[in-house]
Amino acid sequence: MAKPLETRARLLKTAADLIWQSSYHSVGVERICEQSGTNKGSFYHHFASKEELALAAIDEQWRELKPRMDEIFSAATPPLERLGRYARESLRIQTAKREETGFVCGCPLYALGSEVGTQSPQLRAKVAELLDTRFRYFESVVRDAQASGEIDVADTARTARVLLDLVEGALTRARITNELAPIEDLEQSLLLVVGAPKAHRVRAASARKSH
Amino acid sequence: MAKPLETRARLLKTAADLIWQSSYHSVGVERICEQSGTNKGSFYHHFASKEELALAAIDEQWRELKPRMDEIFSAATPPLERLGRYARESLRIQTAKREETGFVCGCPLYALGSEVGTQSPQLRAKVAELLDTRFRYFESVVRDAQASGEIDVADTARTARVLLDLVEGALTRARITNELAPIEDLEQSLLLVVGAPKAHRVRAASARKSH
DNA sequence: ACGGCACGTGACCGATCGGTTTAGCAGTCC
DNA sequence: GGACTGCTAAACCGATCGGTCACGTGCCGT
Repeated sequence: MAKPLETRARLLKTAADLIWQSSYHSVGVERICEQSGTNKGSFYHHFASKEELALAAIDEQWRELKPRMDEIFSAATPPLERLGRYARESLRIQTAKREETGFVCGCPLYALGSEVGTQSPQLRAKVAELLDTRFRYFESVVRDAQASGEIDVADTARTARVLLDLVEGALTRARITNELAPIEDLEQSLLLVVGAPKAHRVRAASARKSH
Repeated sequence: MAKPLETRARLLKTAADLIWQSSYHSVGVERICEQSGTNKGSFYHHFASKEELALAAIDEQWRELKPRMDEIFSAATPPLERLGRYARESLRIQTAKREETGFVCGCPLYALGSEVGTQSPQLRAKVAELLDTRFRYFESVVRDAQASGEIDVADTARTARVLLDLVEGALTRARITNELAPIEDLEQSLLLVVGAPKAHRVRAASARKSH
């Protein structure tokens, strides 16, 4: 008999992976079970429904990502550099996922939320909640950059919203076109939006190339 | 016996509507048929598969939308005003759809493309093609605005990309949160990105309120 | 040593999936 | 009037869907 928590963790990981790379409705409980080496009975011992599994899976996915986000958006890092790090980390993640699956998969939250938004209030609420958490990272970046004089924007909240919308729009476009280009462009695009001085933009670009 | 072309058209319209407001996988052929008052046999007389129906449906949806897009993005309209008109038309469409369904449904192309992108090469290609068409409207807006001196950007193509990514990101967020706010903010956000003079932004805002 | 309980197993359920088949109806050309 | 064509009607297909159930199995406290 496998360790109890191992089974649950395996199901969460497998579900998050499969749903991310295909979609919620096109991946059945059956397939999640066989891919993770579990029996259906065991599945329904740990989760009351497929929906509850998905809820737990994206929660767990965020729990795993959070430390990296905290580091990338560390207050010890200059605000605009945080954006660059975030863009590069996104590219890293997407590249890795593509190597594993053959597909650029975009943002798992947006893909799931967009698919089930009108059908599962619970999943929609959970996705919205996690997106709001993500928004706060961008909010603090813009506020810090404004306070330090690196940028000059009229409305920090709106600017942060624009940044996140842009990120998610680009990630989704990457998924739809199955191309990394939108994510490769992300750093420059983010800096363009906050109106960073041209010198900073060029510096960031050449720094990336020399890596 | 119903008119032959009417049946096909009814199926296309119903499919586009249902898939938009729920999702591709959660809408069955059965439901599309009963909702449009068609029999399954008739369905498979007109379409070889559900996938082919979806392909034809988004094509038809675009065929219907195109005249409005051409008018909104008319070269006779000042470039930045085109963005405003586009944002307001988007809000109008989303508001109408919400009244009909109770949900903010976002962009049908992005919702569909994001869902089936990794599973149906044909649908993904078609969505990507239509998105590229949409991109060209924004490209010409930015170029025209740059030529007339209304804005000053370093890279018109990138700026146009950012605008469209922002639009789609906001529309998808509207779908996920089931709120119109992201779309209500769209006009101001677009103008913020192209760095329109503050006077223009304020003018646009007050003009909208007074309507 | 034993009873309870957490967990795993795999057969099974009705419903629905996308898709097929056969028959029949309405018009139309000969 | 009969053959042909375009279309619709409705029963039907195997597969798969999310979910259930009865039953083992092994670990635990007592």
